[in-house]
Amino acid sequence: MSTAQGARARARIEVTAAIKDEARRQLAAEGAAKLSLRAVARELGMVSSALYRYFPSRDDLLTALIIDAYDSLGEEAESAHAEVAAAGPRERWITVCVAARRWALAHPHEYALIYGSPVPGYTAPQETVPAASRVGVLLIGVVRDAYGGKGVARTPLPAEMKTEAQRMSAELAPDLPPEVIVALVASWAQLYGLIGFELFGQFNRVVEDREPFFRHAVGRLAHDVGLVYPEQAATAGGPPSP
Amino acid sequence: MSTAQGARARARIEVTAAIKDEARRQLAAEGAAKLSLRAVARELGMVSSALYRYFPSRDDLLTALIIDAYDSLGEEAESAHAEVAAAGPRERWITVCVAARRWALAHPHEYALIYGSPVPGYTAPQETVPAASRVGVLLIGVVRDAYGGKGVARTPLPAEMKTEAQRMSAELAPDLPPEVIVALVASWAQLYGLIGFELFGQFNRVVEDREPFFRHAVGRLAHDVGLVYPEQAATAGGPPSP
DNA sequence: GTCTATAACGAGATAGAC
DNA sequence: GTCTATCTCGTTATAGAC
Repeated sequence: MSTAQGARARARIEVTAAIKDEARRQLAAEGAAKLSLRAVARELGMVSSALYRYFPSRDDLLTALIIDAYDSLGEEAESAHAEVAAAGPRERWITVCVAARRWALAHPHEYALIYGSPVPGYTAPQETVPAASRVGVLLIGVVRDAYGGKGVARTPLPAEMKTEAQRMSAELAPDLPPEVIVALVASWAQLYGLIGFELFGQFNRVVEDREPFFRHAVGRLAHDVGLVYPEQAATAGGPPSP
Repeated sequence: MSTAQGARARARIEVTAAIKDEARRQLAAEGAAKLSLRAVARELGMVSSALYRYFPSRDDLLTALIIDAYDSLGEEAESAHAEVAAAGPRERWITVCVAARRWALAHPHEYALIYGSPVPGYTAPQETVPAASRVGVLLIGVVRDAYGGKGVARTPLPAEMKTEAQRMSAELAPDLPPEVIVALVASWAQLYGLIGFELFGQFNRVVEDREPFFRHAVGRLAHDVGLVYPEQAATAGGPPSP
């Protein structure tokens, strides 16, 4: 009886994976807006109503794809980071950013799903938040370690940002000073600005040799969040140099 | 006969505008991927074949909407800039960025059309380039003026970026040093990272008081491209402060 | 209980004959 | 330019196999 349940569970996992794989294929071909349960079922040789045993609605399938995409990106970033865990914070920061770009270039349609235009009529549920946070958490960790090791340069905040900065700090990383959290969140958004512009064609005929450009840009972001070169930690605030 | 032709031309302009208005409405409701000439025609009480007198294909209608969106954004940024044309480069930079954000918040679906995920099966023709360049040209102008006025802090480039930086400089602004152009292009992409994250919901539950956050972040971008406060122009490279 | 299949709904798109 | 017959879609109800 336990073997029967095991087989059943295994089959269920396999079918679920097949549905998501086919859905991802359609995502690439037609975009998230045109993702259709019926087309997925047809391609798999199933009948559309059978899909409802696996995903209660089209939106639930979309949510699963979104969480998978965030997790796939998060894993890529985390394993890249693990390989340089012993390095300095600036190198770790750049490694995480480069891994995020690499993942995005390898999975452009899934990138568009999570960081591109919202899908009309769909709003992501709270379940997506943990997976969506993984890269951000990683970057916070890098800065936290640097801050413990005094490698962080603090830059002052304008008066009208003080309360919001304190709220953000309390919410995201109470052990880090507000001005660092503000720079971190801005850099986080700016990182995806760089990736999105490359992926969505805005850099066509503008930036040709993209990898060094990207590395240099995220190196400047590292500087913005206070990750300076070791020898500059004392005289923090100076421009980065190779 | 010239009056008849005038009336004809006027009617054509009006119908063209009505088609684009209706198409924009559908853009907001269903997204660019599902934009359908038939649906636009139905809503206007026309027959679908009549639309082809105004737009030879769905892609041409999309192109027109994209150019309109870029132009609308460009106009907003340019007129905002004109009002502070006499101010310092840092204030002019921030004004342009704030205007871009204001336009994006007022026209989220058109923003998604031009800076969001690519529309499956559509590739933008070269005609869109001039309109798409307007904000970038504006930002280059601000930095150019500052550079002439010595308000620009130069930061060194890594060796592997030198040739690409020189190519970009020659292409975009031969009168500006390569390291400034690189910082400018990166900041340009990062600006839309900030706007996109706010617009597409990535800042939900992360950044609440967004305007001061945005102003502060683009102030840091200004600093990245070398637009420091007048009194700091000599000791360039220091952190920005209000 | 778990799954798949049939059939149907209401809504919308589409192709072609007229 | 109009009409109609035939597609698509998400979703549900129901029945039967395992």
